[in-house]
Amino acid sequence: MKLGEGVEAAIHCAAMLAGVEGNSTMAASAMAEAFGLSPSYLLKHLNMLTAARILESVSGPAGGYRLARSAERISLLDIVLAVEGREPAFRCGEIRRNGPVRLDASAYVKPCGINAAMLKAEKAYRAALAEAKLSDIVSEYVTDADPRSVAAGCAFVARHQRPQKSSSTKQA
Amino acid sequence: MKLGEGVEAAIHCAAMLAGVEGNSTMAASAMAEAFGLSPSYLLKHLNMLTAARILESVSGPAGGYRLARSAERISLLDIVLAVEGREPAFRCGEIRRNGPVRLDASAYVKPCGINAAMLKAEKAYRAALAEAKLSDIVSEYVTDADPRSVAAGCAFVARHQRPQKSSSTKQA
DNA sequence: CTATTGCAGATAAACATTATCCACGATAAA
DNA sequence: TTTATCGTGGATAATGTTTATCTGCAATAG
Repeated sequence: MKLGEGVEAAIHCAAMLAGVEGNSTMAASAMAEAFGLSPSYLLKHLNMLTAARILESVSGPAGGYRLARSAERISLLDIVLAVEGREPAFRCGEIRRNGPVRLDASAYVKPCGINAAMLKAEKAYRAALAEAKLSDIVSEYVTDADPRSVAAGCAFVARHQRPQKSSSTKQA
Repeated sequence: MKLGEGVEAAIHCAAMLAGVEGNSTMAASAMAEAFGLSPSYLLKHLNMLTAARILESVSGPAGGYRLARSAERISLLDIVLAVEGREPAFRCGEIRRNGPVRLDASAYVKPCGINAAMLKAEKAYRAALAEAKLSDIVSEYVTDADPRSVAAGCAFVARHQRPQKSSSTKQA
């Protein structure tokens, strides 16, 4: 079982975007720089987040990304599913049917118990991720992490966030 | 997030082996046939299970595999970890350190909160899998599944299991 | 001795992930 | 209106992992 590296990038970016003020945005290039990531590839993941309506994007100069809703209403599950897809990790291939003894399909109406058990475990996984809000991640970071790191992070955000023309959607 | 197909094969094989009597064994080729799997590749997974001491193997003609302990003491977690490895799904690349602002390593002694949250979720996943015993899978199968399927499965096991020369380890 | 079976390693084929690039539409600022 | 910046989408390559096969070897029942 393995999660792609994009998950880590996506969560860090979302956490950073939680720090921008009002409806300001931050460019993808800034976030790529902040984490030492490939800018062109990071765009792919940010796009997934935008498609899932976790982020909003603004085109043009002074454009960039911002959270589409408050950090309290974004869970790690939202982000993980957006980046990794909503498919369960265990996919039942129904190999029990593939043997030389071919029974009628009616013999397999009951769902495979193995599949059920695996799905139940994944449900527990997702429930735990759903509990973890982006706002918790941020506030734990602010209280627990080394002050130098927090200061550097805040400075970076302050330096790179870009105010918008007022306009459009909802404002803080 | 994705689990390899080997997990499904491994669990089905283990469940089938739970049906063999005493210290009898079943050949890998028989199990491959039962599930329509590639025999040579299935061996790889069975080997993982043997290395993890979930299965025991017997060489030679009339050889094969059997459970290394009772089905009550084998959990789905045991099997998943044996086949997929013990690494957590989320691997923290510490990308928070990779930005242009290089802080001293002492600024990062506290573990990354994102990593902690992801690991916590995976802990819940593993706990759920640890609860699921192979014996539960088997007994639910026997009571819930279509009688035709159960009968066919039992017949297959009875036909392919092979008694051993008494000898060796522990007997039922 | 021989046939069957599991084991280890090399290797190939198929697929997924990671990464880069380019043409494009949007837009803020000059 | 022009220009430069930025996100979007698609094409494409580089890389790595999973899946699969094969071969030679050790074990062993008959």
